[in-house]
Formats: sequence, structure tokens, C-alpha cells
Amino acid sequence: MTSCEDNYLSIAIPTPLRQMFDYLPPDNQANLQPGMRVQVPFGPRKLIGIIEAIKSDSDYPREKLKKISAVPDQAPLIPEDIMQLCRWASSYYHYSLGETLLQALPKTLRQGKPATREKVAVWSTSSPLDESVTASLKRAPKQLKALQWLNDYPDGLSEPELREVGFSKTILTQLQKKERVQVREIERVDRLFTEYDNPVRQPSLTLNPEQAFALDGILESPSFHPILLDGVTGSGKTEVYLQAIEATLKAGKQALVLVPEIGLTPQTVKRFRSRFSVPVACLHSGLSDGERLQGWLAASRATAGVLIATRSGIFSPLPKLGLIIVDEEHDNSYKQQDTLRYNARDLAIYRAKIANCPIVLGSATPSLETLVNARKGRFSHLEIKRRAGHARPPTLELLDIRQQTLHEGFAQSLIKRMTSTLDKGEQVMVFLNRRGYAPSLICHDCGEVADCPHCDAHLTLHRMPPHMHCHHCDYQTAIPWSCPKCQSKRLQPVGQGTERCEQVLEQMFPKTPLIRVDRDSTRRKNALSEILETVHTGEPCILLGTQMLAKGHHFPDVTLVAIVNADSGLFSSDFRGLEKTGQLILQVAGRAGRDKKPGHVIIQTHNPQHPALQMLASQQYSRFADSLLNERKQLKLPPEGYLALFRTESPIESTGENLLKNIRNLLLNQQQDSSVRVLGPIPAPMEKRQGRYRYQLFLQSYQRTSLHRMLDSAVKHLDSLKLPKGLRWTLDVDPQEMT
DNA sequence: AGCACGCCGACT
DNA sequence: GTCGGCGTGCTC
Repeated sequence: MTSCEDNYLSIAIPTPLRQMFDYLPPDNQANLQPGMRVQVPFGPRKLIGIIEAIKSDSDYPREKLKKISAVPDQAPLIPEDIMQLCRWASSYYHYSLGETLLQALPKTLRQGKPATREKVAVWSTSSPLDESVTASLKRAPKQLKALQWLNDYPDGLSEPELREVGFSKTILTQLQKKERVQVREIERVDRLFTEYDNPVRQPSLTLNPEQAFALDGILESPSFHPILLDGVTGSGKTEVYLQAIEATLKAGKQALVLVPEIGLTPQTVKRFRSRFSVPVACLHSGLSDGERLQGWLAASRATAGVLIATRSGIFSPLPKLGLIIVDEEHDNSYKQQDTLRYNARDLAIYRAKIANCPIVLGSATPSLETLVNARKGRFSHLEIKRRAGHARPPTLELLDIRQQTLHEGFAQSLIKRMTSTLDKGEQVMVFLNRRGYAPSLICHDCGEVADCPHCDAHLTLHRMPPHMHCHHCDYQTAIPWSCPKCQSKRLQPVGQGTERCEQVLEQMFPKTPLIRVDRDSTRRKNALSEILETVHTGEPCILLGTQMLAKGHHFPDVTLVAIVNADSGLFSSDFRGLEKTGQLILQVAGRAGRDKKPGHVIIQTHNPQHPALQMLASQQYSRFADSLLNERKQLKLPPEGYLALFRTESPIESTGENLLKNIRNLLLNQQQDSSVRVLGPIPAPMEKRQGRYRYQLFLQSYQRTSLHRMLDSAVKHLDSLKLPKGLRWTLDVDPQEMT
């Protein structure tokens, strides 16, 4: 065999350089295919890359080409469909293909470690069992017995197999020390999910007519069709998902379920695992790198029939993919906020198209983007309006707090309602979207406010433990005991955070257990699930927390929900602020009540006449969405048209703004496309953050292709520039937050 | 983005 | 005399 096959390999390398690099094949490797991992020399280092294409020529001088140094796998780790997905993501988000492909792999594979299923330890004898051995173990009968047992199994026995017949690992380790047995690690082999007699373990529940109609809509055809499943909280969407997955598994196909970051609770996974007998893999941030690799491999080798995953799971290979579900599709956590700024919900739709399978977008409060798609007929729109079982919907009430005397933020009538609810033996939930004790600390004598030295933001006062904390950059400092400006000792906490609210409620309801749920109280691993277990005993209590409470968890014994302050969300500078606030209020409301005990929601506000609040209070999400859509149309904002955002960050005040001005002028001078509006540069809503000055340049257009042509030329230009020190830029396509 | 090369200040 | 500051140039 000769080593001079005239093949060139185009390799995607994890570098921000937006180009491929050509290499020569290694000496002894047959069967190279696109999607395979390779190790290549790249400048002075060795990197893991992905074969992007195999070509018969190269533009690069042949004598300068280097050889691939290693090929760690037998087969491609990135199958054709994921290649296609990454190509699309790379071009849509204007991000390096190499970095896109590598972030699609679990960390350990990105680092070049082997793609192997978990290992099992197999023990076997290391020398023949003769008289002398037997004699030497006279005083260790258990060890001798194990050795005799192992002697009958030349291929060895695994640890679980040995434990079953009564030999512990300790016995084996002792024998290993005496060099009588040896252990080797071998890769675990699992069945394919299709090899189970019945993929289902537990019978399904009976669906009500609306649920059944939704299920039919999903199963109507196995080919690509996006569905908005618009069902109020408690409407039993999960049961519809489970039955759709069941049908998918029975057809020999896999299902991918995407959930928001916080939604992947042990209870969710448990519900899926107890329903299905085929393995259910999961991928989320709570797993170790090793566990993530195992989940990824189980999905990609089709040993798992179902994959439940957060955002990044959209890149997991599923060779038999037959159904995608995106639960709570409106959730912000589907949008990655750094590096490759993709939206997993949007990628999911493209992936369903590639796989030619149905995709279900589920939400009680769909994003405006998805609603528009449904209304234009691009998605079918299935609604579940009734709650499952006999549960009645919660009632919402706006509590006008203008001119009322508030007791530490609580109106008298609200306190009364809380008292009577607790007296009935029911639970109360208090929602306050602010961590810490107080959002600022002000000097009563001179008005000086404690500010973060790195951000344009106030420091939040925390009591447990006592410190001042910036929620934007994590700067922490001691609580000042006097004003740095006028030395006055009269420093006052202003405003209310969950810690302060906790203190106040403990005073008001000294006999009632109070449970606080926010990022600070749940920092410890498993803290949240432990807290929730207490709540699920059903004893009267007050549950106080931030938006952590709004997502994913059900509190059937909570019958009163108090939203302490709805006003802060009504006048946000972000154009999506009101949309998010509305979704949050309805999601919070949806946590409460069940069967005979309906939930009641009290929303404290200074703006009871606000049309958005009124529509939300009467639970007309669709009318609320209509009014927002109308506003977006007038402002030409998404989903009416497309938006992209260039951001800069620099420790020096002017350089970012100058760069963006430069880009704006370039784009305006090209001027071929009047359909794209260029706005800015303007300072970011918080101009200085983490010691860096931040600017933004907006591009908007009704025509996606024109917008992307402009983005391409801007990015090309930016790549060709050498930037002043410390200046970074990023491009965010379909930005979710303007911050 | 890394990483090496390269040319000017304060130290064992 | 050297260690090390970060400018700048390249990566098949």
C-alpha cells in the first residue's frame, strides 16, 4: 500500500478564524470521513479538529501542508445531520464553523479523550491455581474461595457479578495485592433501545378531549410539522408529551425533549424513567463531564430512546430521531448569551426539518415569535384551555396600592388575606424578583448611594452574610459603617429584597414556617429539592422567592400567590421587558391551586389601570400578546422583522463607540440595501459594567437575506481590522436581551 | 484565541 | 548581565 493517495482534508479547527485548514492524511489511515475527529499540528500546538470535507485538491501549496497527527475514532462523532445543523448555525450566527462544531461535542471529546461508554471493572486470575497458591491462602478462606470461583471464568467477572455471589471489592483488592488476580476496565455494552419488547413500563393516563385532540395533531403525520401546543399551566401538557413519545418509541424512533435550564428536576426525569422501560438519557449543567459524555453517547449510539436535555442538547446526535419537544418554548434560557449565541428553540425547528419529524413547542405563554408563526399558518396551533382533572384556573386580582399605607411593602388587605389563607391550613407564595436585603444603601444626611466601582449600578445590601454585593459583576465589599462622603452614620437601606421580606414576614407571621427560595438560599447542591420536599408535605407555610419559584415547580397546596411589586416590570427599557413580565406573572399564577382548592393571585401595583396588567389579570394572554405585537409592528421590532446587534466592550471609553461608528459608516456607504436600518451606536443600558465600557449598534430589516448580507460584510471588515488593546466585539443575531 | 518572537525596564 | 512587560504576526 502506498501512502501517497492524493486526498486533502479540510479541517474545522476551534479558532475564531473563519476559515478551514487543509491537511494531508496520516500515513496509515483508511476510511476517513467528514465528521471524524482528528488531532492536527496547528502552529506550535496540537489541536482537536473535525474533518469538514475530503477534497481532491487544495489552494494551499502542497509542500506547506502538514499531516494529520492522529485519528482518535473509528467513525464520525458528528453525523451528517449535526454537520448540517452546525453549518447552518455557523452561518446564521456568523460564528466560526470550527468553534461551532467543537462546542457541539461534550467537553471530554473536545479535549481529545476517547469516546467510550462507562467502563466496568472485570476481574480474572493472573496465574494458574496450584497447590502452592491454595496453601498460601489457608488463612484467608474467603479469598481462596473467590480465587477458585474466578478460576472457572477465564474471561473474568465484573464487580456486580462477583458481588452477587458474595465477593466484595475488598476481597478482590486483597487478592490483587498478592498478585493473584488482575483487573481490567472494559467498555460497557448496552442494548439498542429498539431491542426492548415494550418501550413502555407504565400505562398512560386517560386524556381529556382537548389533550386527545392535541395528541392526534402531533401524531397525524411522522414528517416535519411544527406545532404550537398552547396549554395553560396544569393542563396536562406533559401527559400529551409522554404519549407522543410512547408512539414515537413504538415506531422505532427516538425523542428529544428540550427543557429550560431550571426545569430539569429529578422529578421530571423520574416521571419519564418510570413511564418508559427504554433508557432515558439526560444532559444538563448539574452533571459531571463524565456523566455528560455517557448521556451523549447513550443518545448518539441509540441505546437511549429518549433524551431530556437543556439548550446544548440540541446538538446531540440521535440516529433515529422521530420527535422533538421544546417545553416552555418562550423561556429565555434557550438563548445562549455568550460565544455562539444560538437559540436552541430555533435550531430545534431546523433540526426537525432535517430529520423530517414533528416538533412540538409547548407553552402557556408562547413567545411572540412563535405566536406569529402560528398565526401565519407556518405552525399548527393546538390549544388546551381547560386544566386537567377537575382543577379550576386561578383567579387574578389587581390590588391598587396607591395612597395605601404599606407595611414594609405589604398592603393591609393583602396581609389579611395571607392570614386567613394560613388559618385555613393552606400555603401562601410571595413573589419578589429581587435578591438580597435591599437594592441600595443611601446616606440619610447627604444622599450618597453606595455604587459599584466597576459598574454603573448600585450595590445591593445583603445581611446573610453581611456585605455589599454587585449583582452585575460579583464585586463584594464590607457594609460601610459611615458615609464615605459626609461621615454620617445614618445609612439607610432603600427598597426591598427577599432577605428583608423574609425578616418582615417572620415578624408578621411568627408561628408560620417561612421558606425562602432564591439563588442565595439554594446555592448548595440539592438545596432546592430539599426545600421543595418540605413544601410538598402540605403543611401551612409561606414560600418566598424570586423567579426561581415561577419555573417548573408545582405547589398544589399553595392557594394564595402574592406578587409584591408588579410595577418594576412594566416600564423596562428593554423592548421585550413587558412581554417577559407578562409571561412571568402568568407563570407565577399558574403555580397555585388544584382540584377543590382553586388558587388566587394578588398583584400589588401603582398602575391598576395599565392595559397590559388588566389583560393579564383577566388572563387574556392572547389579547395581551396582540397589543404587544401591534406595538412591535409600529416600532419595526421583532417578530415584525429581524434584528441583529453588534456589541463592543473596552476598558477605554471611546474605542468601542469609534469602532461601531466605523462599521455604521461602512454599511451606510455601501448603501445597496435601503431595506436595512442601522441604528446607533448607543451606550448599552448599563454603559459601564465589570470595568468595561459597552456600546451597541442595531441592524434591523424585514428581509432576513439583506440583513445577513450586511452582517457578512460587517464581520468581514471587523475581521480584517487590528483592534486597540482590550477592545472586543460580538455579534448577536436575534438578541433576546439588550443589556 | 493562543502562542512565539522580539525588543526595552528593574532585579537575583 | 537576565527575567519579563505586552506589541504584532501567524496558524494549513
